[in-house]
Amino acid sequence: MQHLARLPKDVGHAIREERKAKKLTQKQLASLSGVWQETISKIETGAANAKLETLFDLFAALDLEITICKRSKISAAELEDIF
Amino acid sequence: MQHLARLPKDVGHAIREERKAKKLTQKQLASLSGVWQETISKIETGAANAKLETLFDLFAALDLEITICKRSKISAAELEDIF
DNA sequence: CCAATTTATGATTACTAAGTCATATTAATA
DNA sequence: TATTAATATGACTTAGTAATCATAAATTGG
Repeated sequence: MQHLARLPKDVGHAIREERKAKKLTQKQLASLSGVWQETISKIETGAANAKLETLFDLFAALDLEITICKRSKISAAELEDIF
Repeated sequence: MQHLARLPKDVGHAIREERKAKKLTQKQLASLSGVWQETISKIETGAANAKLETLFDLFAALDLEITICKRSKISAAELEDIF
């Protein structure tokens, strides 16, 4: 699954979905990533303007990476088919 | 051009390359994005642990977006050929 | 080379994220 | 529905980012 993010809150949504896809609780992800459960909650709900390092700690724990590229017209759904 | 980012500093590199590809100075990007030239410098050189909002301000000004997905084995170079 | 432009660095201030602990709210399940 | 587990929220402290101004260092173009 691939998540397009153009706004900060999109990142929180992606993290929540990936965490749930892996059947992890916030507390489990916290101990995997070193990021507090409370912080994860705020990031997932969009209540936080997280720092890059914090996000990458979460990405690493969830085995995620990001690609930065020109805004495309193709939808995220269509992109999925490529992968 | 597509930039894979697994570490915070990768994001700074990507921003710098995209800015240069668009032939913009840091000052020009600053006025486009609302982010200070000094801040852009720190982000590009990896000296800053930037906040999400700041990065998205820069992404928007550079017409970039990010996709979050599972870490792949395919290299960034190979990915380029698809796009 | 020199001058102009661009980028980096240093200091100060204001703001806010993250850690920390406690607890309230919500969701899941026995 | 009672109990437990999961998530959200609140307060406080610490630390570090971003804005801001000034200027140094590096780069570029003539």
